[in-house]
Amino acid sequence: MGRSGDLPRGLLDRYLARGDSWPDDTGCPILHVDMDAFYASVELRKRPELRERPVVVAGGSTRGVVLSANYPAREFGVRSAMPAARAKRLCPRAVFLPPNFPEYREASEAVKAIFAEITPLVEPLSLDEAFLDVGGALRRLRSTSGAIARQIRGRVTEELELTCSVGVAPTKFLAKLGSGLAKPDGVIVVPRGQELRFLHPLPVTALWGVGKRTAEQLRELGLETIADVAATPLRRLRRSLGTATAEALYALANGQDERAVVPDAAEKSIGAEETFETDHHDRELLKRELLRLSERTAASLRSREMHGRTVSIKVRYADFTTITRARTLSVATNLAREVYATASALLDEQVPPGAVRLIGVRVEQLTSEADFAEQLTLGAPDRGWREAEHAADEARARFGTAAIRPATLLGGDNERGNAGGDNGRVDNDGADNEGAGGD
DNA sequence: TCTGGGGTCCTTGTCCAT
DNA sequence: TCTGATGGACAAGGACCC
Repeated sequence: MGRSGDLPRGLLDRYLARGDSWPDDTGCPILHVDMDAFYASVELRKRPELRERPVVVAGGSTRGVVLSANYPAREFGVRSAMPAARAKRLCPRAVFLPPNFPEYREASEAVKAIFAEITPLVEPLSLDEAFLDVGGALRRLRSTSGAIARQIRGRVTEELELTCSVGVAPTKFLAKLGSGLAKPDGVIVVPRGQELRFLHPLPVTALWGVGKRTAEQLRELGLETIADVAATPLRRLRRSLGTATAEALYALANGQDERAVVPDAAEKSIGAEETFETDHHDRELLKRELLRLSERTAASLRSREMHGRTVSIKVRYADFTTITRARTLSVATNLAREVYATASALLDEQVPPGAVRLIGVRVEQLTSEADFAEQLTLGAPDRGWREAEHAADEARARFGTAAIRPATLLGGDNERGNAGGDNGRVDNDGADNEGAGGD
């Protein structure tokens, strides 16, 4: 999570589980498991000779950011989400590696397989972290939450040569805080009954949902710690932060978090976006990029057997101002040509000219294949394009992603200077980047 | 310092139907 | 028929998460 560095470590010693000294874990069914420097650690399994050296996994383009850094690199101040160029200045000796998402996904699946042997109640948050509800497993395995945490960590280290940190707590929020504070390679148990004692000394930035802006607003109210937030009348918080944010933060600050661990939560949108190596004014080039992104997004929808009704585009200008424009279709789709037609019309009709650094396509209001079939029987026109694009999916699966592509995307020169171009690109094929996790 | 990419959720504003 | 209140759907944008 990357914010544990802000927190008063000394205060937390009493919650750290070490050797035989374990805090009371009765009534703590929630585990949050967070892999340590995940992407970098997966790379180091292949190249153990780099283990003592600073290693940074960063996006390939000149505008890339750090996705993961091992602990030797962090000693130089390198952090995830930092521009790679800055990381290079901070630590010129570091080994910079390009990301390999298929491999990270494979490692992530192996970790999840270990979780699945313990409990079916696993809620993955990203490739490198998940919540587990071990309430049922405690009875079945006649074990304790702490013992299960120890077992998971042992198996992850022995079987996968990776390390992870675990938070054990009565609620999701506290478990997540715990794993962040336990890093690297540790366990924190927040005993039931001690929630507020654990929580209240921490700074407001430790609250889920408090980023830079909200922290600033809280500071303007004179609130520095979670105890301050808990002691502030809800009315006052509502006036500054709005109803939803105020109520959520107030509840968390008072140790209230009723959220259950939910396996297999449905996705709400799917999309793809790309930042250019250099800014572009050329509308035709922007449209070709929209076509490529529409293809990726539609293929991603089809692979999940989903359709979406709202197509939105995102354009970020050179000065970083960002606009989004959306249009809702009468019938849901997962066809690239329909996604592209809508995206392209939005670009033509609603996006002012200017130097563009990023462009993206997203499809929202998702429905399952079954719901879509129902729409079709209610009279929506089926189109031969469905079969055509499904056939293209099969060809790509057999012969690679470059096997089938629209004629407008042929000819590599058009793609030069484009972060998503095929020249030298590690093709992650779709919505692959699962965030700067790797903490 | 100069900011990726894939997402979710919330607030605010507008349009439209009742 | 016109007007205002209300509420839902939708769109845009901001903030946040990993």
